[in-house]
Amino acid sequence: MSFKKTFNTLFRHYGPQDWWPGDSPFEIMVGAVLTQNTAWTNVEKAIVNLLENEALDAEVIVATKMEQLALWLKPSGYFNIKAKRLKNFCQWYLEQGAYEQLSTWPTRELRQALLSVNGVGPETADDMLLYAFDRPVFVIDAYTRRLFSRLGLIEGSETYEALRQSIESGLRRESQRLVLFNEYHALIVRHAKEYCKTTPRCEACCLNKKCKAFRC
DNA sequence: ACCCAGGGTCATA
DNA sequence: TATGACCATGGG
Repeated sequence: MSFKKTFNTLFRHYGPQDWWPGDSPFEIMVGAVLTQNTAWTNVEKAIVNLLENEALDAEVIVATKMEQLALWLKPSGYFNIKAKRLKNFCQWYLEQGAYEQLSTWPTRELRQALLSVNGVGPETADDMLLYAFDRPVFVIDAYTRRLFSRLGLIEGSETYEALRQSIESGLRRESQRLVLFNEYHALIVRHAKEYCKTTPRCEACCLNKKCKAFRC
């Protein structure tokens, strides 16, 4: 079993996922903040609220009062904290010259800069790098950690950065790493949504050969 | 009535 | 560096 074989199994089973669900890089970045520890169905409702109020825009968000923004974000949970994080992020985003400027930065520096924004942690930053900026970084979320540790590919308690290095180097020989990383994270989330609804009680939910139909 | 979700920050030891 | 509290809605 390897990271690559696991990917092949998932891809064979589910096919291309066409991620991230969002129509623009900015929408993807907003979604990345809003989905922190939150079900995507709730995030969608918040994004619809922003769209209906013509507020899916960095300048509008910065100009919007905290109470108003929190009201729109309400369905996504943690709405007070997310209102702060979103305004904070948008402020920084505009200061740096928005997407046009940021997209010219080298990946390493862009990542460091994203991480320096309050409210943007490692996974949120990597979501943005991979799905909004098309950079080949491997995103690690709770599902990824759970799946790989059940498969015995990782120990499970590694730091985010250690895991990322280990997984990315495990796939170093792959051409098309951007496409691979894009699909891989999406496939893991798809698999989790489809078969892991009862986790963490479902101990056998994995890609083991014994687990033929991807069942728990 | 619980459990959990595509995390991150901050205070403490 | 490593835990723990906290944030909060909506679906199962």
